[in-house]
Amino acid sequence: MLSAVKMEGHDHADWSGYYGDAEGYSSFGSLTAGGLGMTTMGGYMSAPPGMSGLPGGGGMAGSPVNVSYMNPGGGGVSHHHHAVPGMSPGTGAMHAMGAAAGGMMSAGGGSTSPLGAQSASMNALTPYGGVSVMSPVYGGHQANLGRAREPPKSYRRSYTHAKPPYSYISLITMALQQSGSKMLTLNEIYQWIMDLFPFYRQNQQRWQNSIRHSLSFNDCFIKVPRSSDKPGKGSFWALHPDSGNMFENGCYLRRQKRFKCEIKVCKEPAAGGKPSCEAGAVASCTDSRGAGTESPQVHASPVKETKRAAAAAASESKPLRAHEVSTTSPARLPSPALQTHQLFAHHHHPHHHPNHPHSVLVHDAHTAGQLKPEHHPLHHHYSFNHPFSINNLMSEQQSHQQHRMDLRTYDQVMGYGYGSTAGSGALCMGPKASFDGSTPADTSYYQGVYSRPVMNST
DNA sequence: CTATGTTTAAGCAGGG
DNA sequence: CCCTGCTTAAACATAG
Repeated sequence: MLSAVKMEGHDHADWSGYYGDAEGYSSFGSLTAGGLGMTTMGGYMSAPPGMSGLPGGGGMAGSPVNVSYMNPGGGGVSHHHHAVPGMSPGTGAMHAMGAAAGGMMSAGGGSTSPLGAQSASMNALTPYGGVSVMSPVYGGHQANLGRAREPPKSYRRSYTHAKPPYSYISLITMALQQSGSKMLTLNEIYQWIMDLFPFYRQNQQRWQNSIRHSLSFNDCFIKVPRSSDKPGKGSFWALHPDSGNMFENGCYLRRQKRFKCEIKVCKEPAAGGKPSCEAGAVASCTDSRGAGTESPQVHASPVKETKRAAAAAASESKPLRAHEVSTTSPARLPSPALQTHQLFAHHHHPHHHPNHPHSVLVHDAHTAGQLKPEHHPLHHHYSFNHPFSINNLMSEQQSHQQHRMDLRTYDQVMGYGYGSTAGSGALCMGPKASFDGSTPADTSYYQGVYSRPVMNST
């Protein structure tokens, strides 16, 4: 069915319409444009709008989102109660923006200091910030439909129904990145996603299966065993330290290349001692596309061994069982800092030209080692920020988290993305959503939602 | 049992 | 056309 995300550009018109009516969502008004907005767009704009031409309407520049969605108190607030400490709704105030201003703060937190991450970083306190706490959003309009599907067909479904333009991997990554501890349990990941994207309040079985699959299947995610103190069901999931900026382009639509790690860490005993493990275990992580990068130093961190080892090739090798990281304590996360910045910080590298692929690596010296410099052949222009960049989300989100007030959900955030018809959408994607109408089956599911990042090259 | 995790496999789309 | 990334579906396996 639907394949990945893809949405080709198109009629924004339609979308605009949606918005118009959108029930409610309309409020994009204020927003924080500042930081992110700019950021984001900045680079992007340049991009040729191949797509549909963006109308300029709204102004991308700043328009963002905002919204006030929250209903404090009320009702719907947390449906889930997981551990989050949530605060109570209402609190706040709105300062949310501050953060934005900083512009990526995001990174900030994490990057700053590793540990800091936890402590310092923004509030991060909980493993998952408190996002969940609020999720009012959806409440309003769609909420009722709590159920999923219904035949909406109509357009007016707001974007809420629209599938977010992020791949599951992106979503997971975002969730992980934004969490204070940089690691989350499966369930927390689910919650984060649902809180932020109403779309995922539907058909949970379906997408959650996909999430699980993504976690297990992709080497970029590692399982961190729960320390004893926290009882609970599954383990924590974190980003592989070397996964680097998988979405360096800032666009979480599709990774340039997949992070693959060959190493097999044979955890100690190598349970069963599978031949596959090489003692030395050098970790070479590569991306699929091109050359692999070997990481010289893998942090001590135990990398998960290759999940599907040779998958295609050698069929016989059986998977070792040791996936988990030997982490001892969660405390030691896989360098949070590292990833963090990689992801968030958009390196400022001015986009390297496609021609110079290598240029980049240099920039990030720090990360240099591990990141994979590769540079995708593909990414032509996209550079760092993207409308869909998590930065946008994150920023906003974080801010909210911090303040825990209104979290803006995807809609909101995206508001400018899509919504604005204007522009932003155009930048990265063209909205097309077919949501709905088309799918007989489910509803809002629209197949593709994303558009490609600016690449219109083709 | 259910929540988690792993895997395999099919199909689609983007891109070279 | 082929390779790669992603999404789904599903069968299993395991842990709480």
